[in-house]
Amino acid sequence: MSTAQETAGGELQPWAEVTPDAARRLLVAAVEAFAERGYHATTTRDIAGRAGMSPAALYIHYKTKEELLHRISRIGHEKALDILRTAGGRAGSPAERLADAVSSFVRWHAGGRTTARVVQYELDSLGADARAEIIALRRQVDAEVRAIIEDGVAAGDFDVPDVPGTTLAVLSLCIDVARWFNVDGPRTPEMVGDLYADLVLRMVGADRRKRSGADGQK
Amino acid sequence: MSTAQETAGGELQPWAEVTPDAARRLLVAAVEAFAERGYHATTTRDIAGRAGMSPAALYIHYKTKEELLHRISRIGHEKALDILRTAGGRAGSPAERLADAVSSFVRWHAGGRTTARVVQYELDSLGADARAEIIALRRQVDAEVRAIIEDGVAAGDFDVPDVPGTTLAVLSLCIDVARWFNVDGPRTPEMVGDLYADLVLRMVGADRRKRSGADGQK
DNA sequence: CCCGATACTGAGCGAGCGCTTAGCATGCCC
DNA sequence: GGGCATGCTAAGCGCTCGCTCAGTATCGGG
Repeated sequence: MSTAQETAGGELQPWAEVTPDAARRLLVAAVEAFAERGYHATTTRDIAGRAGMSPAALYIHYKTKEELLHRISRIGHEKALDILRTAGGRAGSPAERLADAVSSFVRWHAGGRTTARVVQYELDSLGADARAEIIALRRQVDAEVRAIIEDGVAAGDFDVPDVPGTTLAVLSLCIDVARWFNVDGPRTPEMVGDLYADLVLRMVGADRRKRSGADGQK
Repeated sequence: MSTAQETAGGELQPWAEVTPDAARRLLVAAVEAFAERGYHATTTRDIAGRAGMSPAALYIHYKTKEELLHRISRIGHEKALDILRTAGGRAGSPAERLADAVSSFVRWHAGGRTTARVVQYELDSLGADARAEIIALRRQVDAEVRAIIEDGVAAGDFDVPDVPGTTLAVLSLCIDVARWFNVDGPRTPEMVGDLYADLVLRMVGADRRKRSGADGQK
């Protein structure tokens, strides 16, 4: 009970950077509550209660309820961007890099569905300034995926008539995993990641031989 | 001002079945408000105000705020199902029917983004009974798309290793259009519909000749 | 010309919201 | 061991929420 390595939902904690301990517990509680009920339907009393504290304790570590959402959203987007950059920057053919990027991005959305849901679907609840900051991060996410697709087109490996549109569709497909993925369902995050990597390679017209060789990593 | 054929957002009104007139005005106002701010962040005073009425007027036509969301969600899902059934039931090859279904489904999500947003993303705000009813409608939507894909596999036109997973991905891709589509953006609903029909045919492995012949309808 | 039904409004109730404040325990420096 | 940040709680403020209710304007039927 003292070492909180997992949430009640059972997912790994990427919140180690949040200190002190009480601030992290509040933030993790907020992620769970926002994911379950949505930002506006979550009360500060609920967040504090999940963290085992009184409602007033929240305001020692955060100025407002919105600051909690802002922090969650920024850290989450930075993590998502990091995942894509790592995959996109690795050696290998464009098809391998795209498959790697998609499968790890999808695994993050499925496995950390609680976090991903808040990050991807509560953006509108932020105020104008915070939203602008997050939108800038999203543009970097988009650029990362587009760069891989453009590499594949330039190398002649992909057949993509509309690169911006296809980039949008690929990201949309991955992000929406956070909406429908069910931890108790029949699919593991790894299975969805592999399935989606294959579907995306088909979308960009990577030929069959390249495709079957690219989705073999863990 | 008396004949309300369009909302403030400019989309066509599929709400003709809602009577009397005051009840429809309230429902249209609720759709706009829910789409802009979300269900929980919308107040009954806001809905009534948009419809040009006092807060109390809402409760003459609807028992609760939730009943409004329920009605919107049911009518919306029935419309979405109707679109898919029409496309899926037409004559033609599986590839043509799938392209037709996807492009019209996507056009509905993009063009009627206001409505589609509420229908697809406010499901969790419904109570248990209402949610169960809507989920049953969603299963019918899923079955409709899966049937077309199974037809294509049976006919040897499609190459789909995981039919349920691919069905899920195709629907997810279409539904998420309601989240990102921007009326002021560079793409019309028709353009997105055509792009997505092509991408989905690639996902199911319809061969190139069939693909280029299937997305030529309006 | 009055009647009841219908559609609506103005005022406001009880509840719960985000957030504040006064005060209490703890631990560290001197 | 006294002084004082630090981190927390109990209580509650001001406000807005979903919703209610008594009262009013309108109108078709007898």
